[in-house]
Amino acid sequence: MMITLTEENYIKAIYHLGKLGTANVSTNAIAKEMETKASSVTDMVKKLSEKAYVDYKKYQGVSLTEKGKAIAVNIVRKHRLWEVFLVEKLNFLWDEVHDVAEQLEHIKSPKLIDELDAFLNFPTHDPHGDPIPDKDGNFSKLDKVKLSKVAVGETCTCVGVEDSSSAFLKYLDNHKIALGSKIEVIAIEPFDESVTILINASKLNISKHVSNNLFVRTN
Amino acid sequence: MMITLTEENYIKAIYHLGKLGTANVSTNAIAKEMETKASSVTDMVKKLSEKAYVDYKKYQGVSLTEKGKAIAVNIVRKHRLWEVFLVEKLNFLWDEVHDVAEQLEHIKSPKLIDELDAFLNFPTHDPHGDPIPDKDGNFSKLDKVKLSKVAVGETCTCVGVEDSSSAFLKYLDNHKIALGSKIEVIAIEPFDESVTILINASKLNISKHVSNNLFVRTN
DNA sequence: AATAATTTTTAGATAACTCTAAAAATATAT
DNA sequence: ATATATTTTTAGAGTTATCTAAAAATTATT
Ligand SMILES: [Mn+2]
Ligand SMILES: [Mn+2]
Ligand SMILES: [Mn+2]
Ligand SMILES: [Mn+2]
Repeated sequence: MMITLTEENYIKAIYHLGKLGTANVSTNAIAKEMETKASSVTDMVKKLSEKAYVDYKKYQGVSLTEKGKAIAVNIVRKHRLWEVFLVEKLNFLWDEVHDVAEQLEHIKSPKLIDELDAFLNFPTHDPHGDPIPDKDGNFSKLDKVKLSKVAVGETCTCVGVEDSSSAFLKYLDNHKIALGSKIEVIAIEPFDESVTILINASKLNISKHVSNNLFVRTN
Repeated sequence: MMITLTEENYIKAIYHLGKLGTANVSTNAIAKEMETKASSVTDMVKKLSEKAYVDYKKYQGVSLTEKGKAIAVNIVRKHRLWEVFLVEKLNFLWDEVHDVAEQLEHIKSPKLIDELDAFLNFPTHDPHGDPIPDKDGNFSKLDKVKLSKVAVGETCTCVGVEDSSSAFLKYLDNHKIALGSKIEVIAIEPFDESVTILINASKLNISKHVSNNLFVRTN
């Protein structure tokens, strides 16, 4: 009847994995994402199917039903709003919020999340640049592109990260690259595809990995 | 090794029950408080004893160890700080906060609760007038007394509630009785011990039950 | 002090979630 | 197409927390 914390985490994992492609989400992919065993996933997926959160046929992987998707989007909404709260109000750094948000996203209160949303002035994006769905589950579209796709000579604004690992975020901090930073692409090294950029009025060379994990909006 | 949510709830229940008297807390009392069965309590109490959160001897009830008490006080701290947050920042009424705080009190983050404390300006009391322990577990003392103990002619300030049920709190709201309200005791009816008070510049008669569940500070 | 009533503990089961190891199905390679 | 490799599912078992029913201990009553 009532949805458990574990079920919510599975639904969220299936949601995120489902966005990566068009095919059904495989048992192994879920197992990897959840750091659990494939046999455990099979058991849970059967239960989620019984509860109509996913469509499942043996050996064919799963996909979220509308009911399941609505739950996933609401969890994502809560996760990202809490991340904003932690950074904006409680002095957390953007690499410190994820684990706490993982817990807070499961708090159940009809009123809490909408009041939090209002308290934060209805933010559209979280500290990593990821969009926050509104009450009805609608995402604000923002056409962002990877910095690695920006041509030499173009100017752009940093709006998000693909990789939100602490290691990557700390690298960005150390080099004063933040959401909102203006970046001009000066040169792309043909050899290793590293990119020389102009940021904060100084030149910086970043690796392909970095340029490939930074989202920007071209002006 | 790690403490579970259920263990935390048992420890908190034992803490609250332990404050009511000097004797050990009985299995049945815990069962009633937790809305569970005595046999379940016995099982859990054994586990808590193994983990050194409580002292327990068969048939003799339990009491918290120092380790257990520290955990209980920290949960109380979190519960009450979250209640302040909900009322002060998210427009919750004082009768709406308890269930959400019951969930939020289990969020584990070294940084979160201390930042929240600072964000709220280190409040000493929650929306029901209950004291909030500081980081080190120390409670701010406030000598409050039940309104039913105040003599005729005396003036006092409402500082807390004994009963924090939604029904009682809504009654207080309806009669404009809030924390901080100035109250003068006009008369005590010998027959039913109802009390006539002067509050907000008008007279009001309240039952013994009400006067017995309102804490005041005499000026 | 013996009996009755109450409280507490044990015994045995169940539900949710997990695991390892083995079997079955599917996908890949020859 | 057949054999091989990989993926997925099943079978069986362990853990945590719960329950009912029965046994044991404690407390209250006569
Ligand atoms: Mn996150
Ligand atoms: Mn994020
Ligand atoms: Mn409360
Ligand atoms: Mn309270």
